[in-house]
Amino acid sequence: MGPLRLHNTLTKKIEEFVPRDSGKAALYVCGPTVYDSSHLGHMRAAIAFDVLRRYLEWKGFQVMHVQNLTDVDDRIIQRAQNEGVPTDVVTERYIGEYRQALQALNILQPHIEPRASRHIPEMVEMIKALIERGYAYYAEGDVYFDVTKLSAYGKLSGRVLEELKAGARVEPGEFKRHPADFALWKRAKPGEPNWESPWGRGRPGWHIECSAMSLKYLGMGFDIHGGGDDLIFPHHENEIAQSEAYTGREPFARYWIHNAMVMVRGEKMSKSLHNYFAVMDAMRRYPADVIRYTLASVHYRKPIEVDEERFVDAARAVDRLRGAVASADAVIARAKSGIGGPASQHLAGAAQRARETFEAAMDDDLNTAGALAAIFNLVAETNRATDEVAKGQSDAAQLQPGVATARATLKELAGVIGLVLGEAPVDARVAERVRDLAAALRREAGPLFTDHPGQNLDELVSYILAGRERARAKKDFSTADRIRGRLAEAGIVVEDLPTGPRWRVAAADGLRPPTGGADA
RNA sequence: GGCGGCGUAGCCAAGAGGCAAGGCAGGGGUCUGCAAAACCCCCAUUCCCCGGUUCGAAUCCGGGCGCCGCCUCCA
Repeated sequence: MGPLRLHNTLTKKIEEFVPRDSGKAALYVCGPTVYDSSHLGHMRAAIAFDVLRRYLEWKGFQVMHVQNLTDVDDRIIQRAQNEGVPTDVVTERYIGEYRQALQALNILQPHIEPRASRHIPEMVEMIKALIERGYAYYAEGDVYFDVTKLSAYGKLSGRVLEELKAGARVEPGEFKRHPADFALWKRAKPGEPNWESPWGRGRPGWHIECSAMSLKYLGMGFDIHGGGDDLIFPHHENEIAQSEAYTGREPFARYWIHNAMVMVRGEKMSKSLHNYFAVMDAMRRYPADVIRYTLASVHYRKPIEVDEERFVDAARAVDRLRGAVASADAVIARAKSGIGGPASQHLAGAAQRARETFEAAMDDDLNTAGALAAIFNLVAETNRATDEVAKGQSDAAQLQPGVATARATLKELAGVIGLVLGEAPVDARVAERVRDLAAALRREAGPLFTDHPGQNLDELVSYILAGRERARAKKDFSTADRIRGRLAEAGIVVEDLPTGPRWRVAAADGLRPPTGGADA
């Protein structure tokens, strides 16, 4: 297969990915400032780079993934002061939430998650060197980077210093020589966290942390630097300026990858616009696969509009994916051993084609939409095969090897996108509703339900279904249909197959949540 | 105003010179006690508009129109 090609913001072109060290990929991603709960926008970034990482690994690269956590920041200080607690109470809380969200969404943990507050000495060293080399200057307890000293300033974002001069604003209390100069070090204000430095007590500016930490863990000229496209200017521009001035070399990073924003009703999702979907809110309503599918269904460099309908569509699509895996499982369970045959070979061939199409799409700047199409084509092939077995037109044993291959390929390729395609994780409320339903049915329809229902969801549903089968055996279809309807209300979908009833937790339908979506 | 991007069926979305992937929704059929799922068939002569280049354009060029992001903290 061909090489991976990625869009590089630095050149605005799609380029072949050639790492600094053959076979390895050093990846640095800008993480969140932990001053508040994360929203879907943060997850889009995390997921975009999780897919990149998984794909690099799938292609055989040995990936070193570093993602920072910004825990020194004005908004954190402000929040802590509002709550009357130390800043680390605030940062610990939101770091915890963030990690929990990542884990829930099946996002691989970065190998290193450096925090700004723990890398002050590294930043101080860098700032000292920048002053010595004439790229930074001291003013009234602050230290600023002098953008006029670097002819290449603006190369990432396409900014021109002259134009920046007009637009940039200087806050009162700042002592910049040029409006586009940015703070490397800020003198301490009363009541703020601060550290000792050659310039007096203070704290680092925002941009310097990513330079210091990426250089520390990945070294100059590392492979990929990523983040949201709203970070291109000024954050990433400034990182480049500092790092290249500091080392006297370029490039700081070889490829700059930026994900586009999540939109709500035509506007960027953000805290300040109050139009965000809190991650935990979305997670309560939709399984991780559904959220990941939604975000993967659009190319990472294109803004994605999210609304309720979109998640519902995604939930149905995920159900189709899961259904194919379940049908394959049924065939595999039925055939003790596979003897194979032409149909089996045909399916195995389809799996191979899907793999190739998938890879070609992903190689093309991570075209996840195209990659999903390849997966769905294999789903259709798999369903055709399992459908024949279900209808008795084909022998399970003769299809078994191909079905097993297709199933494994489905899981593997979907796994690169981060989709699990397992049983939907059980919402606690679903289990609760099913338990209530079992109890209610026992009361209402005694003869059908005599023994004790079990405890876990599996046992409870089996118990209800067994009672329903007794009704069906007596041709009491109105009772059977009523039970099926009530299970659906509880979030369980029942399908009567020739081999008996099959059930699954609904991915979306029947799970209309009480909480609202966007709060705007 | 400067920089960047987007506009493809009812909705979502790939495709970037060779004749429109995929998902959701919809219509018809098979299967089913009924449903659901699955399967089969149908669903864009056309890709915001107008010119141009070409044997050939959704794809390239020119000009419009509409929308979005960044230029301030932001994933």
